[in-house]
Amino acid sequence: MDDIDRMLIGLLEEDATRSYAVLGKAVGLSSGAAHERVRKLRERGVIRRTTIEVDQAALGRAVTAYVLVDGSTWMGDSADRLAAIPEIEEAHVIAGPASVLLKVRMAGTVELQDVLRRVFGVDGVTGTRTIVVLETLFERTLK
Amino acid sequence: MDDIDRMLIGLLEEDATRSYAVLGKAVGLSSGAAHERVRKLRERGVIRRTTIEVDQAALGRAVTAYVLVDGSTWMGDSADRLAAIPEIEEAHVIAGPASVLLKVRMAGTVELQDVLRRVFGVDGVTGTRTIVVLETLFERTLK
DNA sequence: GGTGAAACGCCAACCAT
DNA sequence: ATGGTTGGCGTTTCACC
Repeated sequence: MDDIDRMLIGLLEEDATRSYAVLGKAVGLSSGAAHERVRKLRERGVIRRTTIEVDQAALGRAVTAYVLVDGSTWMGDSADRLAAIPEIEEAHVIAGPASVLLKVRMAGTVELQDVLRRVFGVDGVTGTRTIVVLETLFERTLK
Repeated sequence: MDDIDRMLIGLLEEDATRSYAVLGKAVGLSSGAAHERVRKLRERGVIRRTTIEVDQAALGRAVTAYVLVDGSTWMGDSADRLAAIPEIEEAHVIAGPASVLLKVRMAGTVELQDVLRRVFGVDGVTGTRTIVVLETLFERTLK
């Protein structure tokens, strides 16, 4: 993992359709060498996969919210139950004012209410506090 | 935006390296037609870009935290000042117990302290409450 | 909008340096 | 790690439907 690897990752985060010829030129290597480095980054799991970034609002998910979940038991074991709720995009065990923090996305506030109902249905959940996002200033990939 | 478009988006989220021939076969279209649909989805901004998913821990960002920021003024105007802090991955204006919610990632708790210092340096910031992530149960793309 | 085929360009694999 | 070469596949475009 040197600076060239980091440059390659940055370039691919910006645009994963770039050819190895272009990548190589950008970092001062041949296309073959660039290709080999990227292959190893994938192999080692540093690059997990190549994917697309989708405008969620265009898909009808206009509302984003964060939900602080309080639990009476260790909630780490409830990961599967939470994962079964499709509107949950992220779930983290946290240190602080709750047990788990969820990021959820759905069409509107009516659907948000329904998501909260399902979260309450997970074993051990004793309460939730919801933070509704009014405007996303930015969501980006780190350099 | 019909079901075929949604299927194409789902397939590309899973693996954006799939060929148009494969995509077409999966949704029951020719490769040319699949190509045309994806081109239009990009043109309309539904697909923002194709990118890679990176293991942040492998890049030395082992600690994730959420920071609730209190402000004395309308913080939406501070987006540029916040964006200048590279460790901030997301920034949202929220309804609830603070003005802004940040998602931050960095090497360790020492660096977290330094990020908080810089957040305090942004005009209008009167306080912060930090939620440290102990374990990420999942971070995924929505179906 | 979709089809099918043809032309082009890029990737992947090789090897000698 | 380079640079040249080759084969094969995917992308892109086109006339046609």
